[in-house]
Amino acid sequence: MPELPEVETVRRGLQPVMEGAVFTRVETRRPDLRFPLPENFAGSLQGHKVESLDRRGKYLIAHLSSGENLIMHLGMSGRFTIEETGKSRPGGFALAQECDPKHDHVVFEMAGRTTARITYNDPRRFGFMDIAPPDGLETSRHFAGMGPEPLGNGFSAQALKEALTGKTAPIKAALLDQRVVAGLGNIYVCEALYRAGVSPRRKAASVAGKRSDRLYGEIIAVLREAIEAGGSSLRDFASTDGALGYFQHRFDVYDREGENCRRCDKPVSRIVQGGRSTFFCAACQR
DNA sequence: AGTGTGTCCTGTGTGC
DNA sequence: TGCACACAGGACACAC
Repeated sequence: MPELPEVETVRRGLQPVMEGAVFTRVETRRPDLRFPLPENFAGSLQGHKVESLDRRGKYLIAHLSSGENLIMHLGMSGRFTIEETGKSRPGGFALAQECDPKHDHVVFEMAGRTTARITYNDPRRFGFMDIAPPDGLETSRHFAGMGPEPLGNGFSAQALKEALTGKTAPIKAALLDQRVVAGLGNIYVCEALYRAGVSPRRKAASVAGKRSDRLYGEIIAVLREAIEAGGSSLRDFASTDGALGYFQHRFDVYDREGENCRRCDKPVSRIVQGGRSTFFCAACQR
């Protein structure tokens, strides 16, 4: 579930307690998530400061004062919960988290302007964490070959067109490919294709000219809108459950099989592509 | 090289 | 009520 907008929302939630703060204690409650945690994971973090917390695609990256980089991926069920331990009463993002200690896998205790306990919870354990050496980010297996940030300078209608050239795979599969563009997942690919009026079954290379221009615009737009929605949900976290990772969002086609298309009123279809559900309107996506 | 499929993992929902 | 099973899906390994 966490795609670029959700990960960006999580980043913005963690930033105030992580940036400028030092890892005072790191607890790993199991040796692995999706992959084994790196050797000396806790030791690589403890005593070091987070200089900045960035995002690349669906990854969070904490740049450490040691020069190393903490890489975090939420998989599909990963969440962070923040408790501001320095306050007598919970505030900020602190919260009545729904208690699920069974899946609390990693705990960061941070000391900065305030002290906080950040807990990583991940029932399905599809998430993972890794440490990349100084100057080893771009060449790490996670980022080598990754496509441009959709909301960054490297992505444009022209760049999209070039990435799709020659591809015989369906446009749906091409957009899920992180080498084409970073950060899109099943939900936002479905939504962007719907908004652009492009059939998910169309061969990627056939999405050219006006179609790819429109698709480019809708990818950007749907991500921006979702980030904005995440931002507003962040402001409500103090009064809700405090878990960073998900927010309510209204989708046009995703998970709306059989419901009416908001454009033409025909029922939304679901097909399976590459083992994944694709939701779309067969009437208005061509 | 590009494309497609299976795997990981476990909570949730559905049908018998 | 209880059980079996499909499903969710990001990244990756592997086959063709």
